[in-house]
Amino acid sequence: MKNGEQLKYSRLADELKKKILDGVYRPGEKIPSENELAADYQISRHTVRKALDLLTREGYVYAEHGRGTFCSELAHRGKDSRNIAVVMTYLSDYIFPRVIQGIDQVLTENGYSIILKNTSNSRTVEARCLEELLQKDIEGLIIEPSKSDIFCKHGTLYEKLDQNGIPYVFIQGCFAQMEDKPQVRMDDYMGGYLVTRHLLDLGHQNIMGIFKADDTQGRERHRGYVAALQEAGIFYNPELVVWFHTEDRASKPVSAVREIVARRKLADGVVCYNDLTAMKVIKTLEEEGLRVPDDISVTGYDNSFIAENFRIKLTTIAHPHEKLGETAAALLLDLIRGQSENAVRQVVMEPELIIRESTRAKETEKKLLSGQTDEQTSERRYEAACPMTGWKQKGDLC
Amino acid sequence: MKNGEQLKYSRLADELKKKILDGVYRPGEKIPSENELAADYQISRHTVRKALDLLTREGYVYAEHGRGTFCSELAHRGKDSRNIAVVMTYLSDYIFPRVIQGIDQVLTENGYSIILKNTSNSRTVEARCLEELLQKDIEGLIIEPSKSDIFCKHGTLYEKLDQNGIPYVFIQGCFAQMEDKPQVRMDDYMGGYLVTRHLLDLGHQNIMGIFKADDTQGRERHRGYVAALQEAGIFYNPELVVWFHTEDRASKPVSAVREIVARRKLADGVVCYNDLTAMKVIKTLEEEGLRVPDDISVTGYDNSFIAENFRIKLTTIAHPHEKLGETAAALLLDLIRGQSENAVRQVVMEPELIIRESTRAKETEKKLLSGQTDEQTSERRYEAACPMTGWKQKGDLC
DNA sequence: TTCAATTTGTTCGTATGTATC
DNA sequence: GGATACATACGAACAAATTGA
Repeated sequence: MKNGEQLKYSRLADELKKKILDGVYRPGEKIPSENELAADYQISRHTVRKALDLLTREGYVYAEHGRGTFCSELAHRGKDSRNIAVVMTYLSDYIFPRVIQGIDQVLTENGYSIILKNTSNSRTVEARCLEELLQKDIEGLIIEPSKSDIFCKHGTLYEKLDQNGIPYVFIQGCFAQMEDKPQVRMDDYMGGYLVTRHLLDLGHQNIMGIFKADDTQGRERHRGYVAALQEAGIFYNPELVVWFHTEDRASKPVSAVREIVARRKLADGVVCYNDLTAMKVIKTLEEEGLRVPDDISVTGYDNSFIAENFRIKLTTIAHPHEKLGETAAALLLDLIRGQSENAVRQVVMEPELIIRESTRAKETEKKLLSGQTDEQTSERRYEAACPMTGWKQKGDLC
Repeated sequence: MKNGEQLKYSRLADELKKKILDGVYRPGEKIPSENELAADYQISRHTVRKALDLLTREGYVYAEHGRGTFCSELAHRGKDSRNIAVVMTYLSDYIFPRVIQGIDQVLTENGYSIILKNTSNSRTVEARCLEELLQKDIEGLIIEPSKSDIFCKHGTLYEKLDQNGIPYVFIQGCFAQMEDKPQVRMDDYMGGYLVTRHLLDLGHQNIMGIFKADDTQGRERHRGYVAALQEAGIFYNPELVVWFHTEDRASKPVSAVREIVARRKLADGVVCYNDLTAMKVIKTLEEEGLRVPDDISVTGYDNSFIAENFRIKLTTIAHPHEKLGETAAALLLDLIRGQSENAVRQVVMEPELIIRESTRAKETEKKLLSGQTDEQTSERRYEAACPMTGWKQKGDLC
């Protein structure tokens, strides 16, 4: 080329792109016709077409036969993959399938598809997933952070998402330094309060707490546990509180329960991190010769399949399951469509106490509670409220 | 266009594409130069270039300045999206999460991602999914057909997949007219045989069968049930066989059991389509005053969470769960990499009988079976074999 | 190393078809 | 119907890269 710098068509393409990005041509507006551009830039119409071809493929403009060439809407610019990435800690365990189900339902209704990733709750894998997804054509991201209580080292990856204009929504929990980002989660503080308060109301005084140390949920549920004890004027006994991690989640709760039973600690109730933990705890207690709920009450959390179908049906906290996924998907769609300027960006879902068979009033209290038989099989639900936060009450408990 | 059919450049593009797919031009081979093509097809070089531009963008060819235009390697052809579509009937129910987990594990290891779709077991939704996926950039497809026993009307969609060179693998079942396509499934015939044979070995003679009518699994399990009865020389009693459909899956098994109990039919065993059905059947039987397994034995199928954790642990058939997904994913990767010419294209996984608490020998038989206590809680596993197919035997049953 | 032939890449000019207003 | 604008097509020329004599 005589022109030392650049080819004519790509020079034109660059100039037009710049004008579009600078707002000289507004989205939806008609840009000059091929012949006009050819005259303006003193090049052939064929060359103009080649430049416009580039811009069309890159999504900056679109042509309509007989009408003209138009500047694309911001939304269409670049991506129209209609793919949303969903990054979860686990796929098959427990409650996640139903959350994914909820996400899928809303996204499918809106013509989007899910690209599914799982991190096995590993920070390293999560980073690798995000890098991989940045290479792909995604319009948004729903992510359940792994080990959400540990400091997030890969904030740069989220910055890249921001730079690329890819909105994201956290579910379940979120990194401390991302607290202002869009997210959907349960009020785990309230949930922890509710189960503990329930045990207190049944007359229990020495309540064990078993929590997961490396995520927000565990910390929040523990806070609720503490608040309920404080409210009841009961001394917080660190010896009755067990913290476990992802790595020792299989062994720690079991060994801790055994130890406490062996030491003849006077526990008459156990608040568990979730239903899975509760099931393990109950099995362990029974192996140690204790009966649930006769000798000791145990609560779960999440109202998972286990809670309803385990031999001893679990008193637990209802997890929104599908609803959580649906809400997160709807929020993300709002963000994608740019309707989030003044809309809600954070949703906290209210927990609900479900009373089943794993908890029972202490013998000394039974006389006081009238009208309740031990043989109740039908479950009872309460949306109770914590007086400390001033929520309105539903149900007759609390 | 005067030419009623097609534009010249897209006609040339199609012809070249066909020659490439037919192997006239081998991967890496040089195709005729632009001038040669222009002369051959009696069109201008410009038009040839437009056609080649299309093929380049679709990944069929690549040009090298001064050297020529070359046929792409198979691997590079078209896609490098690294996306695999996974179409399931249900996402959150039952065993599917674990199958997806297995698929995800293998695909992630190989740098692929899952695009997840669910059909709610509806044929219409399945067609819509496939159309949507054809628009996207997918390198392969794993699909669990919905209502697999009903004739497949949308074979054209699968033809399109073939045309685009997108390989697909069926899991669980497959349409009758697609029997020669790559697939991974359980030997449901053998599974049905094993549970029925188990009940017969326990001394049961009047065995109900409850099967799903609108999928391959149900039909095959029924065939196994029939084979076991025949082998034992027992008359096939149609009154003891119940067929239900997706639509009435919640009500039909329950009402059928009630009816049979009400008519005082002499059933002493029930072969159920799956664990979920078995759980419902057991609950219904107990409501009707029968004890399981004392009065009547019930078998499940799939070895799902229910089987292990229901109040009465279910005798069932082990479902490969993750393994099924892993196998399907591995097969699909082979197909994508073109290593399937002489490799296995169909995998049938062997079922395994797991004996738990929902089946027990009839009183009259108990004396004959020595060394077995009624109180056994530890489960026993058998890979039994059907003499009719000549499989080798494992375990001590059969 | 040079040079000519081949091949793709860029650009211009022109003509015609067809959709929109 | 006429003007405008994009879509298809042909012909020609030159530039730049590669290859092999």
